[in-house]
Amino acid sequence: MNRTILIADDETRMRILVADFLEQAGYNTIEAKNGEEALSLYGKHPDIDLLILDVMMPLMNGWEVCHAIRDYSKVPIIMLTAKNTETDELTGFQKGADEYITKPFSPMILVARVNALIKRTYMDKQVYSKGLLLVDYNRISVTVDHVPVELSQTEYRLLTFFIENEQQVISREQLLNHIWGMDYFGTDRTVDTHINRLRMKLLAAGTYIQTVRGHGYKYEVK
Amino acid sequence: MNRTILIADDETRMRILVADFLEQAGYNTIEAKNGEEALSLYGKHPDIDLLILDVMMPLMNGWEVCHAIRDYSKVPIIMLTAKNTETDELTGFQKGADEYITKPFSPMILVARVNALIKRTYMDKQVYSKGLLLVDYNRISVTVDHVPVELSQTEYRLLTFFIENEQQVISREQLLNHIWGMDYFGTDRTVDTHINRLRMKLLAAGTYIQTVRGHGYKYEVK
DNA sequence: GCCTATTATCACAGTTATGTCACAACTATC
DNA sequence: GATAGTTGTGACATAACTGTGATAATAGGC
Repeated sequence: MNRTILIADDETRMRILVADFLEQAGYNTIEAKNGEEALSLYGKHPDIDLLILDVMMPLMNGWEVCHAIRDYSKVPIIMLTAKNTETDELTGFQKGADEYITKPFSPMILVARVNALIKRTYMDKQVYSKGLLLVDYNRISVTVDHVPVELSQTEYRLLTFFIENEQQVISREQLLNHIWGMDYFGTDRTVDTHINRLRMKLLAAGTYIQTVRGHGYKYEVK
Repeated sequence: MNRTILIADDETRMRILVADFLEQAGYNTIEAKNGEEALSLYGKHPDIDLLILDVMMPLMNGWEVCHAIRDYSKVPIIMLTAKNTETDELTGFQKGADEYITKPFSPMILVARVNALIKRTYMDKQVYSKGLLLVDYNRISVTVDHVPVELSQTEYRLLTFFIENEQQVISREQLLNHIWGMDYFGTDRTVDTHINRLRMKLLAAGTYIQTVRGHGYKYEVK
């Protein structure tokens, strides 16, 4: 799938240069010649995957555009800043961008940064999030209410199995089969203990794993 | 950010002259009065951004210093050579420098060349910095909390591979494949040992490499 | 409210994964 | 070919995880 990138710069030559390189790298591009146009275009094309904003632009400068978009979107933004020393100290307002590239820059660098940022943003999004719970399958990490939680392998597999079967009642036997293996002969107590440990570690989200008396357990976010 | 330049020349007058001009141009300078001192100073100050080496120096001549530094660093080097015709043909040994300036030269020329070289080198500067850790891909150097850290090749490759895959869990098998090669059959203990050595050398930043029990390791700056 | 079946909790010992160390083999350099 | 640095490996230590039975707590039926 080709990603689409909005390039906002008032210098036509620069815009075309950047657009050319990005298109050669396989991206679709949309150009804006001032801040207002950039904002308006992004509003009309919510499928834009990344924005490159020059700081110095008429009507609205890059920071203002960045700020306005950040109010409602987490789309990745790269700022093109002047090379002077002021860029070192970012004021409170001058935040919210994902990358900063100082002019002058080589087009190769720009493309490399864009590639990296796109990858970071879109490729690695295997994340489950519901209620207080967040599971990142790439990092094999779990957080509850933004607090990292360390799970053992069995606990992690239990949790992900529950998530895959949200709202379904799962018997201890099913769990023994899926988590421990078909040929494993564990006791119900084994399951109980691991469920217990998992609930403990999940803190407030522990209540998501409910006991269904006589049948097993059920994962449900209330 | 001000760049730092090391000037190595045995003639005090020349050293001061060059240093003055460079400082007026906004650089920090460090002076060495012979080759050995130059090499030692560069070792102690891995933040030096460019070296100017006179060829004719006591203890170690400029080429020897250049050669020694090139073994482990890609830092830009300007050689000051005598004006005789021999300099036209560079022998195999007389390589590795980025610029050659023949004496006598005008200070203006020197500053211009320095500016150009600095720009050329660091415009595409590839530096990774996060938390206590700083990796300079150009120099192939690593510092932790501003303290230079010496890594072996395997350790360096491990670290950079982790950085490229920040926050991702990487299995021992993946590491063996990427760092040691597809057809390599190492044991898990090999990986563990190198991870261990890397963590040790990274001092406080060693905790950035986390063990994910049952899966491998993960690089993450907390 | 009592009884019983079911589930929760706990401590402990067995198991497994990882950390650490020493050493010999290897490499590059002089 | 001597030297210092690097590397891979196995042995062992350490830490983390796991399963189990004993016991406590609980829910639901009566």
